[in-house]
Amino acid sequence: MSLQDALRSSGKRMTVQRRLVLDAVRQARHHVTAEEIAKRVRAKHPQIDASTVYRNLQALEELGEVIHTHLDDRITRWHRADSHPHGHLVCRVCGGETEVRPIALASMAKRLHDEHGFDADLAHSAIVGICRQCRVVPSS
Amino acid sequence: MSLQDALRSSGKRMTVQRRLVLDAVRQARHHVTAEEIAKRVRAKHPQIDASTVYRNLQALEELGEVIHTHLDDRITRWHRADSHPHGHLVCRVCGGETEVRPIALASMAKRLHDEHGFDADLAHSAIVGICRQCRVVPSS
DNA sequence: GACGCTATCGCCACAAGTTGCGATAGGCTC
DNA sequence: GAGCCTATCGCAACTTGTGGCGATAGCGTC
Repeated sequence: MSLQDALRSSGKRMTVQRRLVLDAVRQARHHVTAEEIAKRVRAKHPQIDASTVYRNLQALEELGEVIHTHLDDRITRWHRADSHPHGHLVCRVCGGETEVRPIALASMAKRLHDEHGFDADLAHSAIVGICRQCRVVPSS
Repeated sequence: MSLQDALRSSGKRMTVQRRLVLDAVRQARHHVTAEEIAKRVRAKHPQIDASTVYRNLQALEELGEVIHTHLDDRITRWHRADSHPHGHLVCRVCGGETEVRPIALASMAKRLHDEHGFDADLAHSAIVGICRQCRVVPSS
């Protein structure tokens, strides 16, 4: 379904602001915060409010154009929906971030599906833990 | 290590406020929000500030007395550290919440450990997805 | 191109949580 | 128990994000 069709069938409209937010997310190489998107958008249209950016990110997610994920801080990250899917490992000690292929998460997803009938989206929130480098050395 | 020892070895102090926050978390049956803890604490000592509650929850987590988890809203939940560990499944459609035994998550944890040397804490953040009831019925 | 319906906008206030700062008070020593 | 060091406190400002409201502007129809 094209963006035009998605807009029409959901009763949404394409505004200047929405276009700018979508372009900003698409142009970003990796995950970006709403604040970074707002900054880009305001570079050309300084009067656009932060709430407009937040609402448009939500709307674009409903349209299937962008996706948000949570790392371990309180800040939501956004990326284009057509980028390759992946999970995140975040170390609670050093804050380091590693991407993992979805296949590494599939065994648990299958088990949750089989035991609970639950379709897990393991890319939505980062998996928090302790990375190899930060693990405490035994004894000493 | 006792609480006294933990306090001493980390250079922390036991204040009236810290005691009240700890008691409030311990008395709570399940996960509670910082706001709920603040409410309990203020019942007897109304002048205690919210920031004091937040800072004490952090301090008590460093001491190993309490633990925080994230469900899919922006609100952090706290519980005593010695309660039985478990993960959470949260449905992004209906918001329903299911507890899962850690064993159901172990296969993925093992794989992440073997492939990435990463010790995952799968109880820290809820696993978001779609529950059995909310899954879209095929065709219709 | 004008008209009307209503989605969306900018603005403001609020919610959850964090941070800086001067004042207070644990807890160690004497 | 007094004195000292500094962790912690209460307060206020700030951050990230949400929600209400009157004004504006897509977009479908004529």
